Amino acid sequence: MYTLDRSLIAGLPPFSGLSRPDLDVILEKARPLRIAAGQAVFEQDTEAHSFFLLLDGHVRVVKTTADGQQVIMRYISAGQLIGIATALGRTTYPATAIAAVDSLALAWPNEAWHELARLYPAFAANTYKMVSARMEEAHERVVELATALVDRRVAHVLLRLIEQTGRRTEYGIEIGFPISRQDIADMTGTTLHTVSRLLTAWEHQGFVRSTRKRVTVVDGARLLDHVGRV
Amino acid sequence: MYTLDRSLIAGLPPFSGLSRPDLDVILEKARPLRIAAGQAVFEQDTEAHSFFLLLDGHVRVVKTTADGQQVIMRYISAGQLIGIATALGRTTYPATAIAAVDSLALAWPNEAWHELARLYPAFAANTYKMVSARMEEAHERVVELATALVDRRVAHVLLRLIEQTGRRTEYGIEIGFPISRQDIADMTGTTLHTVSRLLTAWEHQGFVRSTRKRVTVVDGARLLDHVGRV
DNA sequence: CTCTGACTTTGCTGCACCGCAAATAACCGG
DNA sequence: CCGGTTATTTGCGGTGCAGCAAAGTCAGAG
Repeated sequence: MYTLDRSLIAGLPPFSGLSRPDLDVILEKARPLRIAAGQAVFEQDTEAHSFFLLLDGHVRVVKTTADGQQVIMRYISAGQLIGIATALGRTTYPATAIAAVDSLALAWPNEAWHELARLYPAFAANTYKMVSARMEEAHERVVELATALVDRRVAHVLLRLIEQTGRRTEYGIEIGFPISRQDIADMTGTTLHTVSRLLTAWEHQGFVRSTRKRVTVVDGARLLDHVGRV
Repeated sequence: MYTLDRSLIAGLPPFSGLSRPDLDVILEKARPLRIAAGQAVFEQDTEAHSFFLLLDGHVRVVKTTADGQQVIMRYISAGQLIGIATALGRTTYPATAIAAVDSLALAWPNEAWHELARLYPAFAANTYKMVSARMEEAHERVVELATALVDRRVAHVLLRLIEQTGRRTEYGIEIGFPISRQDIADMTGTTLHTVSRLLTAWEHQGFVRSTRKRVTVVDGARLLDHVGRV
């Protein structure tokens, strides 16, 4: 077993503005959950029974279409809520969440949502602020998918990922979790073949470096400039 | 001058669950606003000074990219809020709103937002429910843009528009406001040429009818089936 | 250490769709 | 009713990118 570090959790965005006693009450209702890499936290179109706070690791949220095509909606990092279907007035999860690495989360039963939102308005407000931010992101993605060519979309995804999860390394900034060419393709509406071709071309030009499931951005500014020509 | 029909307004989604006296207080703070067809309600990246409730007409919400490409994010019909930048924690409008026909709206000064949200939790809740719904729509659009071919995207837009604004006519259901080929292209990430070709092809097959700025869906089911093959 | 399965690279072919151009066609103000 | 503007149609060539196929590479299990 282990004990949760409440002082770390208190600093996470969903709990900003909450008092320490209030936080304790909230955490009391949650149970810790370990998710092995590749395991699902929840699955698309199944009954939403819980919502989650990711404490450690990385989770990808994937939508699958009727004909089996996959689109990665987002990567969730530590400190973010996922599976808040109830807060959005849904009864089922709109997507599947899969751990990209071994991860740790807190899980609240769904019924806890309304109670917490009522008792702690700051918690509800933080959540809706996050929903607003995600809506804006989705809108920007719509614009990009509707107007930008593949190379630009892939470049922007790489830059967004290093901004959110990047780790400094010897050669540049590396994306903070394993990600395949197929994953990048599923984020940008293209194929793994095209992503592979782009990455090798960019590697020749010195913008990125990559190995199996690892991508490092060497020179983000020049990469941006390269795809930025109108 | 004219007087607002409060009993009609009381039935609109943003005010669901509010008492009549409460509604009167809320409406007290708004001023009516006429917008001529083609006129902007607000413009992208300008200071958000007000939020609006559309009472009559149709407004299109457009994002313009740095290199001048346009994407229509949505059409707003009577009864819906627009320009709620403040509620989303923004200080500027993320898009431009343009009246597709002569329209009528109510405008609240931005400062009213926080007051109303505090005094009337039902109003705030209704708004956040709507934001959630729009986020989901945006997600579905991302999936479609990332996976579906142009004909399917255009067909789905037509069907969505007749569902939201359709009027029965002699031949089928007509989209409830003037919309050009270019507009449809800007909603689906294609060009007016491609939209034109699709519409004429579908007209030959008896799925739709169209004239300048008017589109009628004759047989939505067969149109769906036509583009639905995997 | 080796085998096996997962991931990646790379060439080739085809096509969906864009971009340009130019000809109608419909509406609108005077 | 007419001239000018705006919207639509249609042809043609080019291309970005998908799809298929096959070889190469790496990681981890046993």
